[in-house]
Amino acid sequence: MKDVKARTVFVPPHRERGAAGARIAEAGLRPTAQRRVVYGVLLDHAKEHPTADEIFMQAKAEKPEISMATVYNCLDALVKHHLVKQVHLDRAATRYCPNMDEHAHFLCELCGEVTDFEGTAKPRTSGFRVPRGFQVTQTEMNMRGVCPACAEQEVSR
Amino acid sequence: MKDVKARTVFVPPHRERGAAGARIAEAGLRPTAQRRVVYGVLLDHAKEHPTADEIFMQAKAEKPEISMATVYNCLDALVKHHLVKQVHLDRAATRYCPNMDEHAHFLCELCGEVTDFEGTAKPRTSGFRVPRGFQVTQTEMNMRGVCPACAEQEVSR
DNA sequence: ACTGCAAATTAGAATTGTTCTAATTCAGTT
DNA sequence: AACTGAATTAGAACAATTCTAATTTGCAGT
Repeated sequence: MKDVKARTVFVPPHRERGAAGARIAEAGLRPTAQRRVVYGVLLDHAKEHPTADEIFMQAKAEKPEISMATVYNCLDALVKHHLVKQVHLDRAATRYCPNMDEHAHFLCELCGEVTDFEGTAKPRTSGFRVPRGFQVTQTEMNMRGVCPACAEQEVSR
Repeated sequence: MKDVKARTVFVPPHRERGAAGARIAEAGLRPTAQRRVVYGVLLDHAKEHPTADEIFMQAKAEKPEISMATVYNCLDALVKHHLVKQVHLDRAATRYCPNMDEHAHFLCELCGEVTDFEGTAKPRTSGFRVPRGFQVTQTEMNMRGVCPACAEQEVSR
């Protein structure tokens, strides 16, 4: 074990984004530094369903030269290759979600928090009639209402 | 039958928007001229799921003084009173839909056409687990893929 | 390692969609 | 007819996204 160049030196995770890079390559995309950072940020903040702008700020902290256009380009590439979902909850900015398991999004109309609901949204099983000839490739289920925390506050007012 | 002032003269539908006005009033909103026009336009073009801008242009043809701000105000009021649904299919402008029956929206990724799919999206029956404590007031189901017309063109290429 | 080329990235401008502001008008009372 | 809060207006402001043209990068083939 001597004389081997230290090829596997410790690199802080945010300098590396190995997992993100591997997944990007698997999906058939060139795993560029920017794409790794963008996807990595998204994986780190999956619960928050960040907007393009929020992702940009995080990515910038890690790679200061990155530009907004690149963030959009990367996100679009990731979406096209099914690594990321766009979530459209209201008229505000689009949010992004790296959880590709079947799930619904819930928006609390009072506090604005977004929560994932588990479940299957297979069009045919979800109570919707898909007419003959339509090829459904993606499904998005969004709900709105009041989350438990806000519901409680409402009562005590 | 003589001497009765002609109270029920013929008025072209776009001057009247009676049906729209009645529904607006029923919903507990002041049925102003602008709201009647906006809702009327939407009812006339339900299939097209028009954007705020498209509604504005139609409304303007009927009532030239109307402003964009009013179109947005009216749409927001109609949405809040459950006469109209917002539809968020992609990053482009929000679309509006006066069909309040349970249904899903399908966006063809090739031609951009929006189609309604019938069905029920009752959260509990649609395969999603709504955690205890969440109050769901609205549900939106969006699908994307290829419509029959575009699928056919694809084949012949 | 070196070259060439397509793909990706950049900064910043441009465009589009939506919201805000302050002044005016309107609808429904009193 | 006057009052009052709600609705409407034009246009400016703001935010989100896309475009453009110049540069850099990643990778395939020497």
